[in-house]
Amino acid sequence: MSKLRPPQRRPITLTDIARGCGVSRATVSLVLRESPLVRDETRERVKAELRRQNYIYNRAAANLRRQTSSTIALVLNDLANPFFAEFASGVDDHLTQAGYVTLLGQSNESLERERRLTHSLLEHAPAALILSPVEAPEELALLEQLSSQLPVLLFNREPAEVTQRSWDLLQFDNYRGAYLATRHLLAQGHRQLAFYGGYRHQRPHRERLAGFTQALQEAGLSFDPRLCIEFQPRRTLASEHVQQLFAHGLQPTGAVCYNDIVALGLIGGLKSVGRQPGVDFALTGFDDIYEAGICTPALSTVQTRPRECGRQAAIMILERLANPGSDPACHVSPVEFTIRDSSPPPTESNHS
Amino acid sequence: MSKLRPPQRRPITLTDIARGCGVSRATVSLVLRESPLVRDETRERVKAELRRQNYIYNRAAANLRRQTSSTIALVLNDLANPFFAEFASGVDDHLTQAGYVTLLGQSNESLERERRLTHSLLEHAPAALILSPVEAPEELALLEQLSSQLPVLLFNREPAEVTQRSWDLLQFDNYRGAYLATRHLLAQGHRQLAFYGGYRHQRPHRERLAGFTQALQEAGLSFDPRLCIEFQPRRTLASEHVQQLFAHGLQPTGAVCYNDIVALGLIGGLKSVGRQPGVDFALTGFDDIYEAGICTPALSTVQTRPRECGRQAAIMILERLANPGSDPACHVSPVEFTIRDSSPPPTESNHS
DNA sequence: CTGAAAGCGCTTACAG
DNA sequence: CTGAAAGCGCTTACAG
Repeated sequence: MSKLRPPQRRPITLTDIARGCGVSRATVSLVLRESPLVRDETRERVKAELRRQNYIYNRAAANLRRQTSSTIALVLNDLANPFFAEFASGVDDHLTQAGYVTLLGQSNESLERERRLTHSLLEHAPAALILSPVEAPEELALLEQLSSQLPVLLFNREPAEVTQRSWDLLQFDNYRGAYLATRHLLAQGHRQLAFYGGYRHQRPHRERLAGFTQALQEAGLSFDPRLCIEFQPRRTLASEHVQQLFAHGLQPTGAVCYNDIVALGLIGGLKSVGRQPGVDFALTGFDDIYEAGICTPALSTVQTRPRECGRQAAIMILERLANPGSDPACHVSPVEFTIRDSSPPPTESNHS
Repeated sequence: MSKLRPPQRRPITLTDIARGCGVSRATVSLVLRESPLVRDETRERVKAELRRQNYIYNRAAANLRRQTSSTIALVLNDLANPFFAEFASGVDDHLTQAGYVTLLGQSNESLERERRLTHSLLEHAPAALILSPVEAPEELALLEQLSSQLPVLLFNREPAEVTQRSWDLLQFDNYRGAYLATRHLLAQGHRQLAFYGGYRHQRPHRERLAGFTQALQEAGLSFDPRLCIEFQPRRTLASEHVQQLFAHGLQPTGAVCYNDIVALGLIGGLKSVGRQPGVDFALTGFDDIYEAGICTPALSTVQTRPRECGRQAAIMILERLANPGSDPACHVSPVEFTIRDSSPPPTESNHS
């Protein structure tokens, strides 16, 4: 068999071009950077030689010399999740347009992977990091370390309690999302509602809970803390905590769930306690992941427009690079509520 | 307002570490690279200093000096498409594991964007390029140029006619996929089937068409070239070409579509000619994109497992880097056919 | 307007 | 076992 690939030839450098048209490397560099210092005739000769030799600029070398960077690192939980994929697509589109290249990484919800990954990405000297952090208590320490090394934009989640942020933050209008979801259920006539999933020490949880209680209050209802069921927002845990909804002799007829994953877990779990989701129990989600639209019953949920959010993230991080000294930014992305008719009115249950 | 961010301090370099513990830069470098040349006591002193100063290795500088690369470029049509997102996820997982970082880019089905993007990515000196090329005749020239600069792995599509490939190729078992789809429709009793969408000059099209005709032949049927309708595989075009199915007085009762997008377009278009997809017209897709499972009627289609495919792509490209001189590889990813009950038996139509 | 020289952060023969 | 020196491909004052 013949070897088709040409021997991996040494890449063409500035020196080759300079030699090729009898000028110095400095002059070629000036031509590349469109400097007005070079005479027209010389510029054309150099440009012709660049084309002739099929020159490729070595931006890594240039970045090293100039102490600049043309890459931005993007670390997400899981690219196969359409929510993050759309976000990544928006980020990358905008960064490309601005002349940056995206360094990609997936943490798969593992703090250890996130740690290794960010470390490995930092070795490539990105100008900044866009990170959707893992939910773990130790996350905070990692974040503080990272944000001391380069500008960091946090997307979607902020771990634990922070007083003095040193990173930018892009999150959804959690308050309004939960408020809208709660109003939806209240409009169906529900009087006894739970807030299901997540931990109160997380900022998004607190904000969603605030929207929930506000809607209750406006409806003349008071918030019963026993109906705020806290657990890590995972699908299996959401199934397993279903009994707590009906503990203390309480009979909620619906739940505002922390997010879609939790709602989907709850849909599964309700059956085990003899409830039929969408028939005698109403619930809402948050995120509008694909599954929310296609599960049975379909899930009414809060829509987050991840792609636009990605563009926004890119805009924010470029802003930060242009303006390194300014105060940490916190952008709240708007949300909408999508009704999918999975929220039945309350049934005077035969469970009581 | 106080400026919280500490002044963007100069990154720590080898020189700082060397100075910090009274050795030369060379020694620090040797420690970093786990060389056995360094005395244990010295190694520990250096390691402590590395930790103390929170040193971050500058891999770009090292790559420059060593003439190596630790990045691989990945260019896809659209990351928001779950098919590509899952593929990207598989690629990135495996590359990360192997110590590489993924440089990401989206061509959005535009040759011009693909050209600009690959050029910009090459400036970052990736070790190789994984590319899902745009469908355009001029693509071939770009590809030949790219593959003369670095190892290229083509995913999913190969443009036009090529005799001597200089890139690796990863594609699906197009022949078998189309064969299975056709057999499915034949088993329902269809005798007059069309092959719908794509261009015959594309390799995947030819292979799928071959699977189609093979299945027909095995069923004792002959292929009617008038029922091979060619057009660029886009949703709108698939809607618009629907009349051609019934031209020449032909009355096909089903169609094997080039891919899911085409099938979805056809589902839309059939209504305009008084046919009801899934009722009096049967069709199959190729790819198993999300929409195929949730559209109405649900689409029976060929499943491609994009995530596993992504891992395979990463494996192939690392193989290529380890073995630059070997002949171009061509890997065919297996497929399965997913029946979703959208393929009615033929109705003796009242159209004839 | 052009060239010689120094330097970005690293690595790697080569002396000692 | 450790250090001085050269060099990866680029940029940028500084002379001329």
